Amino acid sequence: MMKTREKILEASIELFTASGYEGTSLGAIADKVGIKKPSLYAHFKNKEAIFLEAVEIGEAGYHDLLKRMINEQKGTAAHILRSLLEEAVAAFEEEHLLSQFYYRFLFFPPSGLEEKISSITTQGTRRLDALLADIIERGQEEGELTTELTVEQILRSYLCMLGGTDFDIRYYQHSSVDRKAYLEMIWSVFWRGVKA
Amino acid sequence: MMKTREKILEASIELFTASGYEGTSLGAIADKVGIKKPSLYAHFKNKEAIFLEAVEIGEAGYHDLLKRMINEQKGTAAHILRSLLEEAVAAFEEEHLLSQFYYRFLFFPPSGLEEKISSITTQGTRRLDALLADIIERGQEEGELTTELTVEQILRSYLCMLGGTDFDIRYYQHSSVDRKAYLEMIWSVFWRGVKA
DNA sequence: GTCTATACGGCGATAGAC
DNA sequence: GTCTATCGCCGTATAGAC
Repeated sequence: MMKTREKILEASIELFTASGYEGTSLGAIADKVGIKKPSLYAHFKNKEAIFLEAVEIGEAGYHDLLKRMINEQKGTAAHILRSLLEEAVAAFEEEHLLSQFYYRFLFFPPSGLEEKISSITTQGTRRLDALLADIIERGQEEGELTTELTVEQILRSYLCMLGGTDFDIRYYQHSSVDRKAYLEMIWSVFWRGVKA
Repeated sequence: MMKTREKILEASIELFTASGYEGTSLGAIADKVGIKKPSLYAHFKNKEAIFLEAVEIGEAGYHDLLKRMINEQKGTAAHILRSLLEEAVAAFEEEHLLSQFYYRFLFFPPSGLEEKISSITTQGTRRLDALLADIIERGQEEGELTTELTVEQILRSYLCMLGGTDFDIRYYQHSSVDRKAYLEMIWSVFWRGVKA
């Protein structure tokens, strides 16, 4: 059985993701949890405290998901980068709650909470960059990736491709573009750009 | 002298961009315009009507900006694509109101208005794709761009790079990454991938 | 077209009983 | 820890004078 406090946070993440900070009322959160509005105050000081703790949990979950994905990949650097792209995009589509929550409040934080949010999110990013940089470096050493480019060039391009793909998939979500074909197109150009 | 109606829309775009739909009150809009709250109802039926007309104006402005940029570029396809990337990113940074407004409500529309918004925004996208496809096709005919890739492959990769760059620049906005150096890194990998 | 006055509901938040 | 009751405020929206 889940504790009320956790249920509040879970419900909050869903509602904040769907309707934003100002668009989500404490009444809606209480309804979703199955308690009355004032009971929320037994667990949190106020709405802002609920939100900020939800952001912490969302941030940790998002970065853990990516970290686990990176560490699960086996094989050549090329294969790792290729399947990571595929899995990350698939995860963002299926388990899209986390990434939606994460990006919503990273890019469009509620007025007044900008700094508190960015201080939570900036921590996790660098660790992931370091993991990927290792993979790229190994790919260069083993002769799969060109050494005419620096590790940072390849890393930034890869991250740009990841971000752009996520971006485009949201953008074209109501269009006819097939995800598998789309990824193949994007990857083939990237791979021509970085292969040895 | 600007008409009140236009001033309302201009103020609305700024406030909606900064604080979202639910986070922007009619009182705040009226204050910014310099009138009293009930006077808004002489020009618009309700808040939703103000917002939807703001979205129409924002969409048109955003796509016009991009279209004008594309048409202004001269020279080889490579040069056009390169400087378009640079200009688009610069415009998104300086004149970032339009792109922020556009993406905020494309990706995170207020509850209940999802379909109305997407029906406004989907129109303009295809025209821009067609303009870029022409440039890419010409680049292939003139031997600058590889013919081992299809026009669509190159187009999607280019758009992914644009989207990813915009994404990353917001993402790393508080970090130390220099924009010029960043664009050079991204472009060099893309160019290796698509050159003949 | 703009104003003052006001209606009405929902909001975040608190008091206090159980 | 949860509830009922309630507070004060601010939200959208309307009525009606000028």
